[in-house]
Amino acid sequence: MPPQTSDNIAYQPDHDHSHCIKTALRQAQQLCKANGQRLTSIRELVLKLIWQSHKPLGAYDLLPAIAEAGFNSAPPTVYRALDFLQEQGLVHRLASLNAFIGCSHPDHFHQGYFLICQACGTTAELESTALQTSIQSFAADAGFSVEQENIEILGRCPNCQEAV
Amino acid sequence: MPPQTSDNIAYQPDHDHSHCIKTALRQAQQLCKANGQRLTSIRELVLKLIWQSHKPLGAYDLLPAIAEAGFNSAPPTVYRALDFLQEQGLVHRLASLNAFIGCSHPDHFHQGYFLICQACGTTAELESTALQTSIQSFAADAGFSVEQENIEILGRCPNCQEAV
DNA sequence: AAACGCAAAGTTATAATATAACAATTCAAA
DNA sequence: TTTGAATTGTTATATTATAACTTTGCGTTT
Repeated sequence: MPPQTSDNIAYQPDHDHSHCIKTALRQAQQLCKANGQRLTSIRELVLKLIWQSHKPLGAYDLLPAIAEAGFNSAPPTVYRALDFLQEQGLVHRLASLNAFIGCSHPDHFHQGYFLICQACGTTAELESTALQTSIQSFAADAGFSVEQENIEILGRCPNCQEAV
Repeated sequence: MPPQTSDNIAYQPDHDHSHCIKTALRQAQQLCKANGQRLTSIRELVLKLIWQSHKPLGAYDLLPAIAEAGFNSAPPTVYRALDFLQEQGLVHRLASLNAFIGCSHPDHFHQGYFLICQACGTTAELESTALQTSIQSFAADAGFSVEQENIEILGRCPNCQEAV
């Protein structure tokens, strides 16, 4: 099995994903506590559901599981939880997919750069100071001051290139 | 008046925008002719409407003007025209805004990199080989092969920084 | 422990964006 | 001038997201 890093783990089909989820939930609890925010049961459930997939999930994909868990499952329920989780930096929204994915590095503020596989849907969030620098200088050349970066790259992940 | 380039012209409030529109329509006609595609009157109208704004427009924003011009103005009409124009590389869709903008460089295939001002809405499409290289190497490091880049940077344009 | 106040969740309705499916029309080529 | 394919018209509906108001639950203050 190839080495796993936080950057390529999404591409390792046989990694221990229950471990990913547990880690994400533990980090979320710590982070919310530190920030005086309440990770309520709905919010925690939504975060868990999102983490159970390496593919981004739409808001409406989550509703059945929320209903099954005994919560109200009208759209505002899930959108509120998602809004909260985004504010805390625990999930990201992918505009090109209208979908959400768990943040891989919730411990610090950052811009997520996303690699979205059009074959299998698997999406990896990576950080890159080189790319960030490049974007900043690109914007600076135009006299533009950056507040938010929406970087979504679509193509084929390592696994799905082989499978052609 | 500062110098105008195709890259910063969107930020020049007093440029001759009717000239931009005319140029865009002429280019579109040539390009469609060259590719054996039909720039029908609806398609041309939609392109013109989009070019009349330096801010991205939603599909539904276009419907009233389409109705006024005497065409059927149900959603499929405008989405079909937009799909065609996107296929021809004449307009781009901005996923983070659910909106469309005229392509500044329709004469050749390229990835558009967008600077979206959150204050005034003005959006500039720029090209950058440096940024493209940076993105390619970012993806390559992850073993990912790029098919499409969705690069939308939000912040403040030069005009709106001054106006704080 | 009781009362208060606010954040969170429940609920109903609807807005905003986008597409499916089929019919009618138009255009260009044979 | 027929014919076939592309385009447009039309109706209906899917998908994504939010508004607005009510009720509940939780932590704090008394």
